[in-house]
Amino acid sequence: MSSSESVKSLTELVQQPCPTIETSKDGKSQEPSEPPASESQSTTPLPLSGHSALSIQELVAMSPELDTYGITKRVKEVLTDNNLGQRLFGETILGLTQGSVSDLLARPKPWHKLSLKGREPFVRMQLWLNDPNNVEKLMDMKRMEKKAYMKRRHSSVSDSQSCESSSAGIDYSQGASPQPQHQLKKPRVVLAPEEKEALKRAYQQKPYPSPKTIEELATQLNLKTSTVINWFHNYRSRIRRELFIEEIQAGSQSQAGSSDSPSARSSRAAHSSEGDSCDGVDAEGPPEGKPSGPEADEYSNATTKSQGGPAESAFEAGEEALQGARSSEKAEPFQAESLEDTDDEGRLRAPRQSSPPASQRPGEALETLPNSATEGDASTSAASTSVLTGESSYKSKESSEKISSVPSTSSTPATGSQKANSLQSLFGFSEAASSRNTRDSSLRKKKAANLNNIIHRLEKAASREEAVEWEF
DNA sequence: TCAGAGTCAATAGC
DNA sequence: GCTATTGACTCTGA
Repeated sequence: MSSSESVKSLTELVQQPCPTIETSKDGKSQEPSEPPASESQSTTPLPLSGHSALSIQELVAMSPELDTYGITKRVKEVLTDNNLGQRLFGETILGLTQGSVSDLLARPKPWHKLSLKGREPFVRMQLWLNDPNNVEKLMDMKRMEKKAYMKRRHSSVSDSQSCESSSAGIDYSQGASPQPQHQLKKPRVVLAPEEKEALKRAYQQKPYPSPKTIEELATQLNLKTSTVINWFHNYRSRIRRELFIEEIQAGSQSQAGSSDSPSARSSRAAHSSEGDSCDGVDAEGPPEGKPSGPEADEYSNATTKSQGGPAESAFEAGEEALQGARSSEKAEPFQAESLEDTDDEGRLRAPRQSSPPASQRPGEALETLPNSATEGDASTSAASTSVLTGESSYKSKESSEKISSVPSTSSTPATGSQKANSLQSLFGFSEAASSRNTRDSSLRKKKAANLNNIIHRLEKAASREEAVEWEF
């Protein structure tokens, strides 16, 4: 009961969009159109002051699996249909900036991949979508913003006109507050295409470069090491996201007709041949990690249809890297330390390397192999090859998480059936998929167990630097 | 300490 | 003016 109440209150809160802006309509103050500068930091635009903030967190924690792709799709439609901007929506409903909203809408991560914090915007979106009046309210706000803007504009024009006579006024106003900040601000680094290419090539060689490699890269490209580090972080993370979305899209296409419901997706994920295929989460991995087998097709679907974004090059990278690593070419200066260097810090161990972006833990990396491993020698050896070569067999964490994605749905703190029901009705969620997936997941667990064994041995071998013996 | 997740905010492109 | 991209940053967990 408490949950449904909190849900209600939340919904209500969401329904009365942004107090800040509402207040702004009265006092044509600066707030409405000034948000970017000052608002962004402390604002949680959504009327989440005090206890209500807790409510949404509770709600997020308790919420069943949401169809992030479906939600964003609908939000996009609504925004487009009503000519509402991402900025307004983001700042008033989600408490995010335009760029973040754009990113979220364009590349929603699957629910089970999201942290609690990451789920929050989706819960907000869902709540917002639940009440059609919210659209109207947002449109009202837009109108008011416009009015306020016009008012201010007029007033500022007249002000400046009056002040123009006294030039000092202008100078002071400019130098007043914004100036000092500008001086402190670092200019944004914009990497040249060649630099990006070089970094991508380096990434192909080593998605997790050692500090030494980073140094070299930075030197060669004349960049700061922090820039190189950031680039790798960002690239890995974005590659991953690209793959998430491709996975989802591929899934929804193959599910033709069936909605984008979470259940549909999670069942897809649970079906070994398909689900794991998506584990192509790792951009580069698949090419090596899954040379054959049913997933290959899907993987290729996902990869080949990449629209030339960073993911694409990463995919190509995977293939190249595989070949490149085998021939241990030294084309790139920074390739020199290639694989051995993986261990040079004692951090970048082979298993991780083998499943770069997606997998953090060695075990996870190989858990994804279940399919391939049980499907045939070729794939098994391919997997080990990828480990040996230190190349990215990207499929990894993704699949293992998918395996757990079903339980994870229910593993959310939401345990009380009443809560669950109310939430389900709130979110329009169906858990039918869960039961459907259990059989598959048990099979997969067996496979995973098998692989864990292999992984364990691999890790041992890795620690003893007996890579050569990694073939099983 | 490192990597991932999430986000901001500058900027490019339409 | 809007959206997409992306370098940088903060926070968190291992």
